[in-house]
Order: sequence, then C-alpha cells, then structure tokens
Amino acid sequence: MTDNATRTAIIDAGRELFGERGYNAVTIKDVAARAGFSPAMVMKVMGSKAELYTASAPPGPNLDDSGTDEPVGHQLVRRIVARRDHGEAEPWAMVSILIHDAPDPDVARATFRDRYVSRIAERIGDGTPDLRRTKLVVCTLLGLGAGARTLGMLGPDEAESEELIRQYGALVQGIIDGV
Amino acid sequence: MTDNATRTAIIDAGRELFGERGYNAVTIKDVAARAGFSPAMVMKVMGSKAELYTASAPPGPNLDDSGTDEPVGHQLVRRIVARRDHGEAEPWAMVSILIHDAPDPDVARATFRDRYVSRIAERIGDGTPDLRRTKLVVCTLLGLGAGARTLGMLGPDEAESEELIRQYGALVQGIIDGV
DNA sequence: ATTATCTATAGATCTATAGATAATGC
DNA sequence: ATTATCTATAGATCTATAGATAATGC
Repeated sequence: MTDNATRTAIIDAGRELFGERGYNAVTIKDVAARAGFSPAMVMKVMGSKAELYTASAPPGPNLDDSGTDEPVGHQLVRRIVARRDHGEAEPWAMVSILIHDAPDPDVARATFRDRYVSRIAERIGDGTPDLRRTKLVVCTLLGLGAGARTLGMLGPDEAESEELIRQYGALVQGIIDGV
Repeated sequence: MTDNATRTAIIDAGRELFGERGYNAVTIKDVAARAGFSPAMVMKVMGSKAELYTASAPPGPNLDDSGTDEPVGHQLVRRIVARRDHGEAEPWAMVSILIHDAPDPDVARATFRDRYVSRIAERIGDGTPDLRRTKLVVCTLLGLGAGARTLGMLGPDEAESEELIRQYGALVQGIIDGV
C-alpha cells in the first residue's frame, strides 16, 4: 500500500488544479509537479487520471452561517461577491465546466447535483418533496457565478459589492420566501 | 482563393460541433467529417483550429418577439424551456463552456459578453449606462441554462413547462421591471 | 525483503504541413 | 495553368506501463 500522505497530497493538488481549469486542461504532469512527485507516482497511486478526478471532486459549497442575522439569500450571494472581490476561484462558476469536461459527465452531473442541491435544501430549509425552491436558488447562484466570473460581467469596478448583494440577494431571498 | 461554399460548409459544421461540445472535445477530423471534406482541407481553408473556432462563434440569442403579448422575462424563459422540452442544445448552457475551453478565453469572453449583453439590453429596453438590469437578466438566464441542462435539474419530468415559465419568468421580469 | 519513487518509453491522438492528384477554366 | 482537394506523415503532447533504484523495516 502506498503512503497515505502521498495520496492526500496528490488528491489535494488534483482538487486545486481541476477546480481551476477543469479536467482536460490539467495533465498528470501538472498534478505531479504541484504535489511534488513524478507523473508515474501519481498514476501508480491513483490508477488513472479519471480515478484521480473522481477522488478530487470538490466538497460542495461551504454554508456555515456563523453569527449573522442576514437573510440566507443575501448570505449566499455575499460569499460569491466576496470571492470576486478577493480574486479567488469561484466554485459556482466551475460546476458547469467540471461536469462538461469530466471523463464521465453523467457521473459528475449526478455527484454535483446531489451535493449542491442537498446542501442548499438543508440551508434554506426546503422540505418540499420536489425541492423546487432549492433548484431555483441553485440556478440563480450558478448564474451569478457564471455571469460575474466566466463572462466577466459585474466586475468589482462596475458593480459595488453591497449594492450587488442587496439586489441579487433580494432576488434569491425572494425564491426562498416563495415568490 | 478557396471555394466560398466549402468555407461556409466548414464553418457551419464547426459551429454545430463546437456549440455542442466546446473547443477541445471537437477535432479537425470531426469538423471535416461533418462538412464532408478531409482534415487537410479544413486546415487549408481555415488556417488553424483556433481561427476556425473564431469564425464559428455562435450568433447569440435569438430574441425575435413575433406576435405575443407575454412579458419579455417570460418570453426569454419560454425559449429555454422549449429547447429543454424538445431536447435541443441550449446556448445559454454552453456559454461558460465555450469561453473556458476557448484557445483564447479573454477574446471569447469579450465576444460573448458584447453579443449577449447588447442584445438583451436592446430587447428589454435597458437604457442605463451601466446596464445593470441587463447583466442581472443575463445571469439568471445563464443560471437556468446551466441548472436545467448541464446539471440536469428541472427536467421535463420534474418541472412542468408552464409552471416553470411562470415562476422563473416572473423572477426575470422582476429584474426588468426594477425589483 | 518490502515499500516508495523514479526514469524511460510505448502507444495513442491530435494539429499542421508537404507534396501529389484531380477538376476546372482559358 | 490554376484551383480544389486528398494522402501521407512529421512533430508535439499526453496517459499509462515496465522496469530500475533508493529508502525503510525487520
């Protein structure tokens, strides 16, 4: 059996790189370099690039609501705007790319759907069987991620943070409150 | 000079294939096969794969409003839902993928932004200098495309068409009307 | 002895190009 | 003669594997 620390380092490197660039744009060589091993080591430990990808799937959105009385809709938007302001990678913008680019898109789709939908449902307290409101909220957040980051609309220069949070947050909160 | 019909056939094939699969997943061989020529012919006529891609950029959303008194927001959503119901490709879902996968993402981003933003601005009659409402509308439509098609939420089985148009359409129309 | 890791490379795939051949116009 | 198109292939890149070497534990 291979070293567990090695395995973890490789998966962490994979998660970072895949999460920024998708599947095909990242090579085994890239992951190996970031993890500090040879490409052969990555292959030996993970078996194949596809298995590395599966093991490197992102954990889903962080929805910790520590000490704020802000409505959930605004909180969700605030996180996205904060990442924009700090130039950090935007998971909501990468979801589509990670699914489309995956070695098995059907599997990736199901993984993301389950992860994102269930977490948001729990967060907004959606108890309906069809989770309609949750799905609509996920759509609007995917849209904000794609629009603000992938398309580069609503940059920090053109859309002031608090104003954007207020406006788009109200939209998301409207869905949560049942339109 | 090469035959113009040949060039058109190649670009049409490119537009179809890139529009379904993005840049990297489509090979010159694929485009050549669909257009009915050899790969070498495609290269000779277009120069490079990147130039073919640029020439194959999709035209942007069709926003023809022939004879309906439905609000614009609902119309925009209706088109997306109709494509879902007919199993057609969804341009709004491909935008992110086409940008991310492009040989020059910055150029692709600017192209898409200009095309989509200006058309929607015109359609919804947004005359404000920052086009804030337009950008928010684009976000929500990108989100619906990604959510319904790339993530496979809101399939025809789980979200009835008219109900979805009513609900998400109202959301989009709310932005147009100024929240 | 066994485990961890590396070097070297086979085999597949893809873009791009060189050079040959077929079709067309004068 | 020129234009349109093809065959063949060079060169680059990538995953995956085979086999060698270095480190570790007994």
